[in-house]
Amino acid sequence: MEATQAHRTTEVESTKTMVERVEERFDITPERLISDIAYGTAPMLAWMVEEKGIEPHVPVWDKTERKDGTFSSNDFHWNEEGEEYRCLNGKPLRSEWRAFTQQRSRVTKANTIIYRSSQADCAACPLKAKCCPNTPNRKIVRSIHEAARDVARRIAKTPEYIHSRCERKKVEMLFAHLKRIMKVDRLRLRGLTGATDEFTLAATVQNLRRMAKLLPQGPPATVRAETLELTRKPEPGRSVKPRKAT
DNA sequence: CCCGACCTCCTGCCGAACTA
DNA sequence: TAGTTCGGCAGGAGGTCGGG
Repeated sequence: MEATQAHRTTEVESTKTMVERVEERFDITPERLISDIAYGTAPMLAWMVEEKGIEPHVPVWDKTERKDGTFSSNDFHWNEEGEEYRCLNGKPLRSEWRAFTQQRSRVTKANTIIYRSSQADCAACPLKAKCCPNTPNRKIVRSIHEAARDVARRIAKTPEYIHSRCERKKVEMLFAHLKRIMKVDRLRLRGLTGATDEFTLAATVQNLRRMAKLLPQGPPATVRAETLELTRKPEPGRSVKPRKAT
């Protein structure tokens, strides 16, 4: 468990901390990681797939689908060997149309590579109105982590992914239980260290509770009754009578 | 429950850079 | 010098999350 500020990017980053800490302390690396779409960003997926070899059972943060009836970038075919897209009319979208005298990396500040069709190809194309009605040519911005996004897209179509979604619910229920039943919806201790301490204690209690459930038999009834009275707060103005455990 | 803040991805625009 | 490509950026879409 890792406490962070209520800030999404920080929360997502803390996953790396937790995975690496477990790796370091127990020499265990997860085979797959199940989470919501907040973790489906390109850099996070790249970290899972390329750096850690973890299967991302995560929905991809993807907005390639167009709603105005024009072709989405999914309609373009990616040619890995040629490092180019091909449009539905068979024309290429390249990142390098010119041989620059000074070599360029082609990677933008946003860690993307821009692929464009030729203006001349588009001008003569019968599909232009369905492809790039508002611009002289078509542009596709491809993340440098697109390969990792493709891995997540492939996994999202498998039955294993559906199974993972169900398993995720079980984990989420523990947090829901912490918040609702154990009333850990607000922290008493201030600061990140306070939050860490409070959560560690809450998680310990929750684990002990689950361990107790796994015991074949509960402790003797008399002990349980005494424990009950020790932990019970007397109501004001009422005497507490010992109660028999059932 | 609704609203605003914040985040990522994507599109379209525009000036800079480059070539013929 | 004109035409084309390149890269950055603003802003929209759509999602999550916290606070009132």
